[in-house]
Amino acid sequence: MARGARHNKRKIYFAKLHVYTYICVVKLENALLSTKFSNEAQKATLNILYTAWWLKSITSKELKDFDLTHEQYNVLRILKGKYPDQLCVKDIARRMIEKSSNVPRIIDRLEIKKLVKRTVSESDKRETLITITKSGLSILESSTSKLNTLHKSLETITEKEAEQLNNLLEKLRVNEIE
Amino acid sequence: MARGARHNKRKIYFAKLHVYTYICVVKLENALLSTKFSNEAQKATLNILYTAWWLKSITSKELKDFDLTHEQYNVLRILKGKYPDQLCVKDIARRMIEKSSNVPRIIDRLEIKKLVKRTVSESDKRETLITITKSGLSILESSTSKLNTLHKSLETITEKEAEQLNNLLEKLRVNEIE
DNA sequence: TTTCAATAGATGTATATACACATAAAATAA
DNA sequence: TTATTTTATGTGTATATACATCTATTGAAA
Repeated sequence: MARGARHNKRKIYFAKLHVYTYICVVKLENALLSTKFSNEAQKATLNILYTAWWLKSITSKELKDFDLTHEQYNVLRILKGKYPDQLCVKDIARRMIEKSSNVPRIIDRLEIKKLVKRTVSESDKRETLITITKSGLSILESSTSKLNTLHKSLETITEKEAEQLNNLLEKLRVNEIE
Repeated sequence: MARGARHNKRKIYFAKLHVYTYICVVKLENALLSTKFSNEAQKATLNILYTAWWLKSITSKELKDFDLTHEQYNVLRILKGKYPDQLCVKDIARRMIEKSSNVPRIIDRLEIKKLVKRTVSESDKRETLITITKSGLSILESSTSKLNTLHKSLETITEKEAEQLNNLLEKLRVNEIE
């Protein structure tokens, strides 16, 4: 049991299951209804996957108010990082969290909503340069402000613990490629 | 920089970018080509999302040999956990890592490949009971054995560190629902 | 018992992922 | 210069996610 146990009983909503219920959710055992983990490292991989899903789902819920998906938001954020410079599709792809994201198609959706603009690069006509529009910047600002509020509520770990968490994740990824 | 820095220069393959190249990948800064994190906690959320993507992608690569997706594997694993008992769709859904997974459709694909069987529950005709077939058990066994080898290479952190990682992730999720 | 709400699962739609392949342009080799 | 390879992007397909809605069944209330 150990730490965290006192936080276990909480009200949660299973979107897919259409049910609000008080159950134990914080411990991974409760989230997955399983106690069979071969070791702590294997449990950690499941814990990372589950936590990532959880982070994405609470973030997406906020972004819904702005008619943005998590990935569309990510592209806008990347574009703003270099604004007013433009970025080509490949440069955006390199900065995406999920490297296999299909950036041209995410750009399609953003372009329809007039949040970004495509232009062909003059120096290299293969490249498509993407510009975030005023409208894009504006929606990014308000959605970011909303997300910042959410992220504050996530500061349940200290700066030092977060640093430790970052180090552990990076240590886990040491064998990123053999 | 701190720890892990010595591991930074590695050969990696960007699936989408069709390119093998030696670059620094272990530190999140290098993976996302960004150094602008407002604090360690915010960096940790990105780090979790990126690590989850990385874990899924290396796992999926192994599962491809067995014509299984990460999610199909997960369903088979859940079914084996209760074997020879059957599980209904809702019970599988509750055990999924990603709670919004559309289980009936994952079952569809597994059924086509004859790895699972559907039967209507006698006691409650709304329920569909899922059984893993001999073929499903066999493919699960060989794929699990392949994944175990992969997971061994992931044991770059000690048991104690993994435990610490689990505790930090669970502490982060304390505000799982307000 | 009849009615109505809740539940289980299937299905439809939009978006995203994962990956193959097509096309055009640029870079390099012959 | 011409031919070949590489690069950048777009597109096609299968699967998955996120979420809404439909149907059948169950269970509970009137």
